[in-house]
Formats: sequence, C-alpha cells, structure tokens
Amino acid sequence: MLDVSALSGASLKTVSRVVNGAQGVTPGLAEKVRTAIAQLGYRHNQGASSLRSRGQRTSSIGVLLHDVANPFSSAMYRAIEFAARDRGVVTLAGSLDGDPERERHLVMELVERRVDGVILMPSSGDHSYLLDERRTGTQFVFVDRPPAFFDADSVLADNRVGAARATQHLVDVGHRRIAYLGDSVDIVTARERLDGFTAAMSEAKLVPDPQLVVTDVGDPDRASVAMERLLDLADPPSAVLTAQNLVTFGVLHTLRDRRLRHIIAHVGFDDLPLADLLEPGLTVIAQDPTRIGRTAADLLFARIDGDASPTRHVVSDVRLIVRGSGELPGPFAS
Amino acid sequence: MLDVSALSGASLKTVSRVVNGAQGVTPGLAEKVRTAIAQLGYRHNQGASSLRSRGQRTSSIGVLLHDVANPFSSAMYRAIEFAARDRGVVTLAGSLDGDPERERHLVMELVERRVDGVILMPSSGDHSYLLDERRTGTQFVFVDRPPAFFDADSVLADNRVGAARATQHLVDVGHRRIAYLGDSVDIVTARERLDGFTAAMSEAKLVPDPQLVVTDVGDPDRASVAMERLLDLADPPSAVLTAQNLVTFGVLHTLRDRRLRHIIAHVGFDDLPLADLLEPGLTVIAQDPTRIGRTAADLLFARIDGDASPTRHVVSDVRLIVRGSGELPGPFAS
DNA sequence: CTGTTAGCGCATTCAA
DNA sequence: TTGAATGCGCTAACAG
Repeated sequence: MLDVSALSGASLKTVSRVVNGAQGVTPGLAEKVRTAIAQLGYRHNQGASSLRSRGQRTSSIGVLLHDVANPFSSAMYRAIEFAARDRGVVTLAGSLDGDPERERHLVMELVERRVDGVILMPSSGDHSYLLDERRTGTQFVFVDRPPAFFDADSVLADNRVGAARATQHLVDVGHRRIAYLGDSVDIVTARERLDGFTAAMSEAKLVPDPQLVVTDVGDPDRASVAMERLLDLADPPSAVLTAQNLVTFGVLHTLRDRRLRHIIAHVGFDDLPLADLLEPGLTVIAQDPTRIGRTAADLLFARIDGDASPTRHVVSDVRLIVRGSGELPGPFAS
Repeated sequence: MLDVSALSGASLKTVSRVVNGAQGVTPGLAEKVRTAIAQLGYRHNQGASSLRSRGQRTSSIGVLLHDVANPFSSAMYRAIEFAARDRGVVTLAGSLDGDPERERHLVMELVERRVDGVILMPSSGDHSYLLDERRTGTQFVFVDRPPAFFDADSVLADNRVGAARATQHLVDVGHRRIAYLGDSVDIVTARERLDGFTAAMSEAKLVPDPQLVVTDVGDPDRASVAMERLLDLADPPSAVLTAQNLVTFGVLHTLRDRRLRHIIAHVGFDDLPLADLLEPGLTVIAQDPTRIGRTAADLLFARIDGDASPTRHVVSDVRLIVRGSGELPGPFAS
C-alpha cells in the first residue's frame, strides 16, 4: 500500500479510502490510485485490515460438520456458502467425524483465526467450553444436533415427528413387526427418532419387540451386520425403519444381497442421491438441508450483526417421500 | 496478550514465547503465564501473528471446486482437509458452478485473505490473471482440469484412457452403435474424454455415428432430453457412454423411465454413491478423488514450503468397475 | 477533500 | 533467560 501511495502521489490514507470504496475522494485522484494499484498488482490485505477496523471482523465464518463428504452435510454447506457469498464472507469447512476432541480443537483453530461465527454440527455432548470461546466475540449456531450446557441458536429437523410419520406409514401399510435401526441414544437426535418410533407404535397399539430395536449402529457395516441378525431371527421383521443415512446404506446392502428389497418394507431417515433410481425406489423421511443451511446462516449473520435477542431454536419440517420400498406388504402377504 | 502479561508478571515477549511453544522459558514462569491465559480465557490471534511473522504465512489454504456438494468434489475436499489438518492448516472451500467470473472473484477473496495456497478446479479457460495473484506469494495447484496460459502444478485423471477403456469394454461386449454424451468440448477434460472415445472406436474399426455423439449436455436435465432423442431415432444406440456424473444421472433417469435399464448397455465416467445398489449395478470408470486430493495437497504444501522445481503434472489412474450395466447385450441380442 | 498521527495484536530484532 | 524497542499492513480519529 505504501508503494501504491508513492507511485500515485496520494497519501496512505487516501489509498485506503479508495481501496475501501469510501466517500469523498476526487475522481481524478481515485483514478490515479487505481492505476497505480493495477500497475503494481497490489492486493488488499484483509488480515491487516480487520486487525484495525470493522470491530475486528474478518468476514469469515467456520462450518464444522460431521463429515463434509456426507451428501446431507455437503448440501447444507452449499447453502451456507451461498448465503455467505452474498455478504462477501468466506467459509472455512471442517469434518469432525464424531470426535469430541477434534471438535474442540477445530473450534479453537477457528477462534484463533477470529472467524466472525461458527455453524456447528456437534460431535461432543458438552459445549460448556464454548463459553470461553465466545468471549472473543465469536457467535455460534448449532445445526442437526442441539447444544448441551450452552445457550445458542439451533436449527434442527423435526426428528420425533419424522420418525413417527415413517413408523405410522409402515403401520398403515399393515406392518406389525417393524424393526428400528439407529445411532446410539446418547446422541440426542437419535434418541428423538427412537422416541418418535416408540410413540407411533404405542399410538397404533403395538408393542415393539425389543429384539427388533437396535440402537448402536452408526455406520453401514454395523447396520448391515445388525440387519442380518434380525433377518435370521425365528420371527423376522416385515418392515424396517433406518434412522440415519449411513444406516440406510448398510441395510440396503443387506436387503439387496438377500434379495429381499422387493419384499421387506423399508423407510429411511434422510434422503440419498440415487434413492429414486433404486428398484424399488427408497421411501424416505427427507430433511431439507438447503433450508436448514440457509436458516442457520441467517441466524448466524443476524447475531454477527448484533442481534442480542433471546436464543432461537428453529425446527425444520421433514417430509415423507413415497417411492415404493415403504409400501411393500412384507413377506407374509398373500 | 497485554492482559496476560500484566496478570502473569511476565513481559509481552515472554508470553508470546509461551504461546508459540518457543525454547528457553523457565518452567515456573511459563506455568504462571499459562495460568493467566486460562484465567483470562485468552485466545491467540493468528491474524495478528501472521502479520508479523512466519513469512506472512496464514496457515490457511483455499479450495475452489465446481460444486462442493458434488460427491466427487466433496470426497476430494475431504482428502485435502485431512492432509491440511496434519499441518494445522485450515481450509476455505467455495463453489464456482462453472462461472469464470466467480472463479476470479473468489480467487481474489482468497488472495486478499492471504491464504498460503489455492487448489483450483477451474471454471475459466484462461488463467493468465493468476500471474498477478501469484505476486502476493500465493501458490496454485490445479485439479481435474489443467491451467491455461499459466504455469502451475496439476493433478488430472487419465481422461483419455478412461473413456477409451469404457468404449472398448462396450465394444468387447459386442456393441457397434455406441452413443457418447458429454460436456462441451471447450472444456479440456471433456475434449479428452471424447478423444478417448473416438480413438477406441477407430481402434475397433468402428465409425461413430455423428448423431450419437452429443457434446453439450453438462447437467442431468439436458442429458436426459438428449438421451430421449437418441432413443427415438430410427436406429437407436445399443449402448451409451456418459462422460460425467451429472450426465450419468440424467441418462439413468431416462433409461429407467423407459424401462431400458436392463436392455441398453451403459458405462458412466465417475462413480456414484449408490451405483452398486442399482438394478443392474452401474458399470463405471472411477477416478480416485481421495488420491487426487491427497496428491494435490502434497504438491501445494511442497510449493508453500519453498519447492521451486519445475512444474509437475500428475496423471491419476482411473479404473473400470464392472457392475452389470456395461455388460448388457443391447436390444438386438437374441 | 486530504494528510498526519497513533495503534490494532503480535513477533522480530537486539540488548541486558 | 528475559525484556524494550520497532514495525508488519492497515485504518480510526483527528487535524488541515
């Protein structure tokens, strides 16, 4: 910037004004400055700039997700990135893979870089440590899972209602022995989905067979193995609800390998990219990652802009997408 | 940091030393400093730090992709993020959506934030503008598509060989009327794939029917429409090669809707998440996004570390994954 | 409308 | 081993 000042003959401050598009610079002088900038290939240094001004804002936010490559996560990230771009804000993205330690570490890395805010899909079950991090002025918004021991905005899907709707759908088709495969109940989201399942079963005057409720299968392999076991029971399920997309993945493989995809009814929580091209198509409870991302970004930017109103907890609707697998009658149909 | 200094009684410089884990601080003093840091909830400011030191390094890199939510891109991003984490480097990710202007804009945003380097899947066909950007010290590595009018490292899939292998596979099955659907030939990658197709056809002493070669369908909808037209020809193709995953997507839909998935042979370029669960499974030429991402990150970090050796162009192998769709005999088989 | 001075938070001299 | 001064690139506050 000093070089630009020297070459253009304008003072340092005037160059700064031109760079920042500030009011009140004679067009002629401004033009000289711009020429010098182009000639020297000068590039504004946002880091140095934000050190001194704009209340230390860096125009950057962090997005920490379970796994950036998960289709649900990446669709959400896309929406956040889109919202951020409108404001000239860049986004840093990281994956936590369910590791609480990595969550803390990456949050710290982001805070040390003074991002204006963080959108967090948490991997830990205790966010009290964020009280310290917030002192730097960093704002936090939670997605997919709620904050624990910490007060912050959140955007969550309606897990309970979604799981209940899926369950009821299977009941309506005529199923009685419905299996549930999901994540550990230590994860709030997973617990809510299980609650939704249980509630819908009760509603239908059905008692879930404990054998058919499996709650510690968070990845495709374990889900696959668990499903095999259920199918080997003397009295196997006629329908299955998979409470998460990786679980859905594993169960799809098992059903395909056993040639049961056309027989056992199946509803998955979360949509999958090629779900409509499967035979039969996969019936799912779909969240809207784009809307969730957009909402989270809006909440975050409002906080960054100084919104100090009470914490907001947005519940994002889910919807049932009927594609065939959830409408199968099961093995005992005539 | 001033507050920490005051509370701990150590000088500013000593606090700095402790924060950076530098040598030669009495354990006792260091402990006092750490206590003060914890007590005050002090967080190191990387922005200010990099302004003064480490040759202005920010320990951040940018990753600009066609679309962060594309499964190929997000898998690659994951690998880059992983490599970066090992070095305590954070990654900024953005989507370009094929817009050259956005590419220039986002590159500038990253340079203004003084990222140490950028991994770029380009959307533009002229990168001479990067000569200016490189003056700030920012390093560039290209992935998926090569740089034009600019000298930089690159990691590309073996597009020509991949498309040729797919074509030959279809020829080996017995196909003669093979359709090709791909992106515009203005995109270097797309041109190479088309060249591979043409070369393999020649090799087999076949002359591609110009009607069956469609080169301006970059998204699912246009690919779908184009495929419909091909199927409506008096002499439709018995096999199809789709040169990109979004094209594959569109063609899959058309074939499914026409109940031709079990009849027309189909090989896709790029793998898809549920490709093995389709009926029949989708035969593909698969790139290895993880390896590509890892390689690109390694190249970039070497440059950031001062490697000034001649530009390297890495070609990443592709492989044929046989799953069923590519081995169908076509409609005229007895 | 323009320039001067001071200082954001930190690390690099160099001296003690 | 520790500390004081100096300045990284930039902008807020204040002159002129």
